[in-house]
Amino acid sequence: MKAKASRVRERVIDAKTRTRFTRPLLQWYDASGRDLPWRAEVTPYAIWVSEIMLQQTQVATVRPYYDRFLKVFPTIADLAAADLEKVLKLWQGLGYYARARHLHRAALEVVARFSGNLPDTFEALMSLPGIGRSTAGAILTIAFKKRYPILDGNVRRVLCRFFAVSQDPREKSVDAWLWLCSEKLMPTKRLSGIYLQAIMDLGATVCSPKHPDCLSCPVEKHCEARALGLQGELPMREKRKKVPHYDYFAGLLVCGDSVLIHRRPLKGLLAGLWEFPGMRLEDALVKESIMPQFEAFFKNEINQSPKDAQLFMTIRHVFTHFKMTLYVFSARIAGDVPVHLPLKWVRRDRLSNYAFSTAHQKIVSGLSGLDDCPRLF
DNA sequence: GATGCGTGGTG
DNA sequence: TCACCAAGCAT
Repeated sequence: MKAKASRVRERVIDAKTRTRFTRPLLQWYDASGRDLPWRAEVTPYAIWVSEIMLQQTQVATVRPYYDRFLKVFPTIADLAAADLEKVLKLWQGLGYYARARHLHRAALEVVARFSGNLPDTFEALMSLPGIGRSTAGAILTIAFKKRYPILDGNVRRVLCRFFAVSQDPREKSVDAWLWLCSEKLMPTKRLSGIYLQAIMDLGATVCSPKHPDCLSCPVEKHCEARALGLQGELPMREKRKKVPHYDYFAGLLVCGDSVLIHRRPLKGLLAGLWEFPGMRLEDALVKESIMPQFEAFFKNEINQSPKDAQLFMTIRHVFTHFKMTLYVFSARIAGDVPVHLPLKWVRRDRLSNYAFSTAHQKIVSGLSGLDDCPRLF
């Protein structure tokens, strides 16, 4: 293991290697690169937004969110002036909501510290929440025409294959070498922005994780993984741990034409999003045990017993680190029950103004599909 | 340095 | 149904 590690560290990227890799890549991009909205002549702010949205998220998913976001917040000042709630609403369904929170906070900082202009130095960008080394590199290179490397999933995969790196790319020394490599392969400053887009496109469309399309690859001739037949195996990845499964319940509490919702705390999972109040079931082995917990929960929350509780829908949902089965019970509350934040009564036709997680959005959708349900309304 | 953080697509 | 994967960053 040590021998391999030192071999990678010693490996030097010279001008010849760069030519063999970079030139055909740029030619390929010229002919086969994707036409994406953030590749038109757009502002550094737009590049920034796209880079944040694209973190761990595929292009097809991002596109509609990107378009909407820039339409509503065309400038950093617009974003900074908005409520976090409105930003989260636009982010609803995209996932990793800390990105939205950080982006919003960063916009406020840019207004306060940089007169509303996105800074163009590595240190200043890195000091903003949500911007790490790769995102800073992408912004500096693509938006500000500088020459900073990135090392995202695409670049990592392409490099591990081209140089047949069999070690774990997350290992510190290997990671450091890959960063160096990423920088050395970059062309002149003038072409660097194009180059970054090219290598990311290659990773996304040709040098894909599972079944790379080597016959379409511009650098196949010199790809070491290809020569060894290892293109499908590299980069090395460790098996994902099996995630646990938990049961939850939520209450769809109805009073007149209003329903009760709850805002999640600003830290942790789905931070700041709205949901139908509920909790994890300690013991869901027996479905019959839900009702007592349901009653006790609302007795505690609003000091009131819901009436006519019955199963409204069952939702299965997968998060990064656990699976959830959510039992949603509808029930009626008689008379006015005052609540205070994070609980809130909201008219049914106003629910669309609130940002819900995807699981709970299914409840909202199920509700509007009902139209008039005499049992509930 | 390991872990937490969403969702949708795919085989 | 399930395992795996996708333009990382914060803590």
